Amino acid sequence: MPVTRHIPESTIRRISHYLRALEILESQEATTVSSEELAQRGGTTAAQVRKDLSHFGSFGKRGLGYSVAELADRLRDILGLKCRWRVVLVGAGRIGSALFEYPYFVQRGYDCVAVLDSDPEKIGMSWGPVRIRPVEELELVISSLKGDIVILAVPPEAAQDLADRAVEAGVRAILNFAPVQLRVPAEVHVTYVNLVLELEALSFAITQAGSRT
Amino acid sequence: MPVTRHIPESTIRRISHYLRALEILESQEATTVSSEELAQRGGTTAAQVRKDLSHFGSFGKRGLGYSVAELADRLRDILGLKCRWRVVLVGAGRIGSALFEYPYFVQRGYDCVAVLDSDPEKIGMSWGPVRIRPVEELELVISSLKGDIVILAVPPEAAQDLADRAVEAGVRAILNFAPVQLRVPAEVHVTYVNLVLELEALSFAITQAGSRT
DNA sequence: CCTAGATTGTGACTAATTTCACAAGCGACT
DNA sequence: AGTCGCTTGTGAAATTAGTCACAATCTAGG
Ligand SMILES: NC(=O)c1ccc[n+]([C@@H]2O[C@H](COP(=O)([O-])OP(=O)(O)OC[C@H]3O[C@@H](n4cnc5c(N)ncnc54)[C@H](O)[C@@H]3O)[C@@H](O)[C@H]2O)c1
Ligand SMILES: NC(=O)c1ccc[n+]([C@@H]2O[C@H](COP(=O)([O-])OP(=O)(O)OC[C@H]3O[C@@H](n4cnc5c(N)ncnc54)[C@H](O)[C@@H]3O)[C@@H](O)[C@H]2O)c1
Repeated sequence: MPVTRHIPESTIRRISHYLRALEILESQEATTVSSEELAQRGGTTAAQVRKDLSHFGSFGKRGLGYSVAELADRLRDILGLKCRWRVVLVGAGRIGSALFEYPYFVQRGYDCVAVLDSDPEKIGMSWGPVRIRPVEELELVISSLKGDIVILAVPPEAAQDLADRAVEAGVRAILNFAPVQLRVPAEVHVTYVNLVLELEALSFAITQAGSRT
Repeated sequence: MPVTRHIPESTIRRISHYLRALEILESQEATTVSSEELAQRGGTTAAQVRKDLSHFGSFGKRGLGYSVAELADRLRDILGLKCRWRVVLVGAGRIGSALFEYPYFVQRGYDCVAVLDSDPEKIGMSWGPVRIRPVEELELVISSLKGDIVILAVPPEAAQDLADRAVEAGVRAILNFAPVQLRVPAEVHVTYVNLVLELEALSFAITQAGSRT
């Protein structure tokens, strides 16, 4: 891999898409794929695919395309999917339980090592092999189970405080479902899932399209 | 509102954030706000806030800032939140039910007018006032209930087919939770929620940061 | 009425990202 | 070995997004 310069966020997103496309191709027992085909499946252009990949090295064979298995392997490496990640889930509500039961995360290397909540009715319940713990144990859980990633699926009022505590306990990555902007030190990475925002993007687009003259 | 040129997607996202910030300010009974303050709450810079707003007109008073109530009103207008949207939810599984029960959608103007599924065990069940219908009724529901937005919370294999049917029935906007890129005509708007992708962005970032020399 | 202090709106500049275009490289076939 | 068809990798060009700096303009207060 070449010297790691800054890689655009959008490139990473597309790399994820390419990997998913490659996995489908793998299951169909395709052995090679062209940038053109990857582009179609990933919803972009062939030139973009090649540019994205060129940030990390050159993995293809001219005249032939990319080896499906080899490229998939390289992309997993790039995305950090060669190891398993320990995820701590905070908030055992609707979103939390949907995530917990989603099998694809485990398949991709994300193991939910602990679930925490503040609701006395939920604490102590068992979700499969995992028992829901009181949220007071957050720091303990992160340090003792070596949590890498915290998922916040809690009400917006609670999110910042929990983020602070998680960061303090050493977590470097947070996935936040609460519709608030978290304030964290620069070395901590946060991604957001904000469903209302997605709907608003849609209603803006429809309104806009309709009112165009 | 000035002639509607192309507005960056990222501007729309930020506008959503500003609106959320303004609603919090409204509840705290603030009457005016500066671009600087909005920027802090929205996680961006003051210049960006002003640039974003300038795409749509000029809403502030120099020397004073923006009227909280007035700006919120204008942003709701821009985002198309002045009317109620009729949402058709396809897939009454884990994600579907979490969405259905989320009160903030209704508060923001998105009403779930129908829920559909293909599972005979689920069809006929009542979710509050809504009865789960067979997915065969998709076209009927969209046209008779005038659905504006379809949410796809179904397995990836089913998503493209359902999207095609929804588009055929006249839907102009789709929110897709299935991890596949949908192929739709250009006039149809699609947004994606892809949780695995968010986690992958995080594991990339952590891996990257660690290996930096 | 006039000045001081604050904050917007915007055009020029800078940075980032995407698209383009094509030389270079590979395999297959003769 | 030589040629042909195809596809990558990549610098350069074009486009798009974001930052900066400041004139314009508002309120408040004397
Ligand atoms: N449900 C949705 O469809 C949806 C959509 C968009 C955004 N969200 C956001 O996702 C977050 C979770 O939503 P949800 O629908 O799962 O909510 P929920 O109310 O179903 O679950 C929240 C859980 O967090 C727990 N909790 C509250 N305070 C806590 C604390 N301090 N520490 C630990 N746990 C705490 C609660 O006991 C509850 O179990 C919210 O911020 C919500 O705004 C949800
Ligand atoms: N649960 C998660 O945390 C999560 C995370 C990321 C992505 N997703 C994606 O979201 C989608 C939904 O996930 P889920 O966890 O809710 O799945 P789920 O299995 O709980 O629910 C899917 C629902 O869709 C229904 N369905 C299947 N085929 C259908 C069809 N042709 N027409 C109508 N309904 C049909 C099923 O009966 C089921 O009720 C999937 O594409 C999944 O990959 C889920």
